[in-house]
Amino acid sequence: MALKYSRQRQVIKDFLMTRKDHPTADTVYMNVRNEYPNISLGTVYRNLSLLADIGEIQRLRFDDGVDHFDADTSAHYHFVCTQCGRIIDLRMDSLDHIMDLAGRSFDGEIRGHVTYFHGICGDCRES
Amino acid sequence: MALKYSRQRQVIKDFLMTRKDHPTADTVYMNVRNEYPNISLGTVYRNLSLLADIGEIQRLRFDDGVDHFDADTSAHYHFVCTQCGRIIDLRMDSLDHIMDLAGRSFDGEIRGHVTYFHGICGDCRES
DNA sequence: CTTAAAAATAGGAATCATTACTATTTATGA
DNA sequence: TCATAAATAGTAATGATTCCTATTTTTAAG
Repeated sequence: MALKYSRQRQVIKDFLMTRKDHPTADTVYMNVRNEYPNISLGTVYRNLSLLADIGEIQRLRFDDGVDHFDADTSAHYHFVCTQCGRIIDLRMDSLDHIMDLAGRSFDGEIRGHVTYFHGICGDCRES
Repeated sequence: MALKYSRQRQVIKDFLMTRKDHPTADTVYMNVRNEYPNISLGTVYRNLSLLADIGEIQRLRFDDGVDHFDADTSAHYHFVCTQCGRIIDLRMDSLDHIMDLAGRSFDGEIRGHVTYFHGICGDCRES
C-alpha cells in the first residue's frame, strides 16, 4: 500500500491544472478552501511536495524565495517580470546544448540545468 | 554621507575574497568570528546584502533555499553537485544567445537570465 | 459487508533563514 | 572638537515550510 487516494490531493491537483500562472502553496491553499473549506495548509504543502516528488507536477524556484508549482510537467522555460512578478511560460526549443558547452571544461557529469529569464513583460512595458 | 567605512564590512569582504566555494551567510559568520569574535549575525547579513546591492559581490540562489555569496562579480556560471552539495565555478563562454532564443516567441523585454547546472562532480564520481 | 493496518488529515507547534527594531557606538565632514 | 548620519550588537519578529500527533479515511483481505 503505497499511495492512497485522498480527496484533498485530487482537489489540489485539479485546481493546479486550471492555472497557468504557477501559484505558490499559499495561493493554492486560499483557492482550494473555497471548495474544501477546512483543508489545512500543511496538507496543501505535503501534497504539493508529494506530487512534485512523483513527477505529477513541477516545483519551480525563482529568486523570490517562494516555491511555485506548475501542473505542466513538460520541459519548458519561464520568464519572470521584475516589475509585476508575473511568471509566464515561454515557447522555445530545449536548451540542452548548453550542457555540452558547460561540460567542455568540467570533469564532472552534468545531468541537468536550471534556467529562467527575467525582464519586463508585455503588459508592464505599455504602462 | 552615503556609505561609511566599517571594519566589520571590510573583514566580511576580505574573507569572501579568500573563498571560491560560495559560502552562505552563516558560513561567513562562523569564519569571520575567528577574527572578529563579537560580530553579530545581523551585521553579516546586512553587509552581504549591502555589498550585493552595490555590486561588490554577487548573491547566488540555487535550490537549496539558502543564499550563497561570491566575491567574483564577473558573469560566470555554476555547477551544483547533487551528491555533496559543492558549488563549482564553470569556465565557459557567455550564454547570452539563449535570451535571443527566448525572445523570439515573447512580446516582453528579456533583460537577463539565470542559469546553473547540476549533476555529479568529479570527486563524487570517483567514490 | 466487516475489519485491520497503512496512509492521510487537521491543527498547531517547531524550524530555519532572513529581516526588523532599538539603544549604543563609530566614522567623518565641517 | 563636534555634530550627525551611518553602523553595530543583540534580540525580537517574520514568513515559508516542515514536523508532530491524535484522529479519520482509504483500501485490501477475509
